Amino acid sequence: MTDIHKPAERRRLSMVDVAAHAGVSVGTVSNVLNRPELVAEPTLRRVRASIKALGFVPSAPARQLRGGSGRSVGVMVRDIGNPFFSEVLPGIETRLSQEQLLLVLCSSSDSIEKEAHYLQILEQHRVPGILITPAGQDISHLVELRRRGIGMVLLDRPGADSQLCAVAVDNVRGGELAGAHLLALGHRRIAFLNGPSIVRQCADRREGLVKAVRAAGLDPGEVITEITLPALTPREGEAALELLPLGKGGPTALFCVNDTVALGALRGLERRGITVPHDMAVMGYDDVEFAALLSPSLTSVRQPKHQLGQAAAELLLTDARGDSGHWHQEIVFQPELMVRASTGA
Amino acid sequence: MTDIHKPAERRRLSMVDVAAHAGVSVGTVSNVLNRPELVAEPTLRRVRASIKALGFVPSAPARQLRGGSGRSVGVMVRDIGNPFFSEVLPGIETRLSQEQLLLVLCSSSDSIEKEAHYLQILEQHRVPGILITPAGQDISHLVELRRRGIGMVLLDRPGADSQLCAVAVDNVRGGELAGAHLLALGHRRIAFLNGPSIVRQCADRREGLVKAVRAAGLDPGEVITEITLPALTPREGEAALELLPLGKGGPTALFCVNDTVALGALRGLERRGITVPHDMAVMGYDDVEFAALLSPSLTSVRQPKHQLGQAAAELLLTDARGDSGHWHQEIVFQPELMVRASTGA
DNA sequence: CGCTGGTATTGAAATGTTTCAACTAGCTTG
DNA sequence: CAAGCTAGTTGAAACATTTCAATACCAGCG
Repeated sequence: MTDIHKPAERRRLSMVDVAAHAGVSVGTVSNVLNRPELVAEPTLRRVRASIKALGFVPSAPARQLRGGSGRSVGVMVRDIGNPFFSEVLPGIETRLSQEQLLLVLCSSSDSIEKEAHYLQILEQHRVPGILITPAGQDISHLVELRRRGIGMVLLDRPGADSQLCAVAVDNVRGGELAGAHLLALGHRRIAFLNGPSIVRQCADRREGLVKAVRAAGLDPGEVITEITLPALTPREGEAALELLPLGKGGPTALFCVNDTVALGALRGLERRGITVPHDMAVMGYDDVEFAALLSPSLTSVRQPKHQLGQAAAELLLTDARGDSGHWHQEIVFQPELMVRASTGA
Repeated sequence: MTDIHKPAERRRLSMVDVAAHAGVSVGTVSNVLNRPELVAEPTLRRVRASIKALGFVPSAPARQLRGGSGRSVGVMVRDIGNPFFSEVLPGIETRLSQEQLLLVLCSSSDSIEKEAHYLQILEQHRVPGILITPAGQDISHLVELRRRGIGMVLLDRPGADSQLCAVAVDNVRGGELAGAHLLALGHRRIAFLNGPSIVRQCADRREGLVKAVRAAGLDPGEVITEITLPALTPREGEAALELLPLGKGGPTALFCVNDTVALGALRGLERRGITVPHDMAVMGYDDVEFAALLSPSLTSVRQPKHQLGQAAAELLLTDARGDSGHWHQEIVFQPELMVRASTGA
């Protein structure tokens, strides 16, 4: 037994080993890797052969130590499980992978502490930039990080006072589109299943809806019945129906702040034998992937999620590069109304 | 103009600066950070004060250079957009964040080249481990990486010949559950909308279905009509209906390999005026979040996605730690049948 | 007073790169 | 043939940490 010993703890290979194997100096190996045009053809071949033969893999940390900031950017979302983010992420990934950047995914789970902790680790890692949907209202800590040289772009939230770059969709306009659509169909009593108004997106969509009603020369107070849900889930969407007078004189249309909420509402209406869109028109928001596939298919307000992600990544790239001439840019996308069966196409 | 000059390119602070500020050596600063119990109380306070005052943030790359492998693990999925992965990811994230590990998200987009490229970068970054749903059949490159000291766990795929750790759900059993359910309801002509059989999951579910039919003493060749879809999307699911004899003598039940496919099938059936479940029973697989919310609600086979992610992360942790005594462990979860309206509850 | 043991701190080596000034060898040119 | 040029290569410093042997100081003890 005693003569069985572990295989000698092989030290990881470094450029020194490659240099020795190829009979050149480390500087040359580095040149082969980074500026091959400086190296003579035969040497180039020899060194590359050695790299292959030994299975050498350069160390990113060592590179970064010398070179400054690294090649992975942070992406902080509030909840990875949310389908909205899963549809935004591909856009981000696409753009980042083009730049050979790694995507470090952090989920704050809506906790300020967790967010702060992740931010700290990201700073330690010397990431060149961070893409974030902040958990809280206050973004001063983000401005501070930006000041310390980390690129920073707000995702799906307007950049308060243009202190930071931001990418968002115009939620007021989206609410307006939805409202105008329902009014054009003749609805005069609209129930609005909204989320808590501290959530910026909810407040904005509401504002848009009100605007549309006013533009039609009507009184928002009479037309809109707003119900505030504690959470934006199907369950809450269904439960909210309890609070509505569903018979004669009740609302003829339902605007849900979210497709997920709309899902629950649809289910609840079906249970009660209320047919959509005949007895009640229903609208959602976000146009998530399955919205078009429900029966009845759901009228919704589309957000260009893939583009949103791509634009955010793009903006982060320029912010992280620190090009002077670049200041707090804000990109606002326009939402698009998708009319489908649930409002009577 | 000429007297306006950039603020002197502030060099990032290092432990040297902190040491100078606190009047101690760098070694002591390092001790304060890593082994505070070795440092005398007053010194500790003084150094900590300096760190705070200067706003010093230690450099992860430098740490890693000295210390060996880093604190971020790679997670490679085939497609971030896939709702299946978005439901697995939270499980992974939860576990990793407990260990203070960063999650580096890579999407191979089903391209072997892109996967290889990402793997290369991850190796350069000296990640301690990688969680991966491989794009291709061949996993020898993964075994090789494992041999070079990178923890490796297969996600949602059995570890071929136990060469690697793996976490998966028993797809054969899942197919069997689905088949048995439909047979118990009296269906004797079942259409199976499957994906390409090179995809392991598809082949396994098929095997389960066949097994169930045999177990009922019937001939799979007669009972099952299999249609192979080029891609697992709603569009293809709907298109597949064209290939089925839908009238009298045609199948009375539809087993879709995927909820997404089932979605398309449901839509197609509705268009054709075929009512579910009366004229045709429909089943999906995965039990994604909205399956229960479709109308009719979709019978499906649930996979414990959150647990799957958590278990995978757990396994990766032990594999990466390189505890000897740990070899190619394989965790297989059991799927669960969720009976709903689409098969006539 | 010299030793021992213990605690707190230090200084320097080591980690794996990149970069750059300096050097060499081989040519061309006047 | 000396001087100058070019292309290719080298060696060492720098990057920010960790670790560890060495040192300094002090108290207690024989």
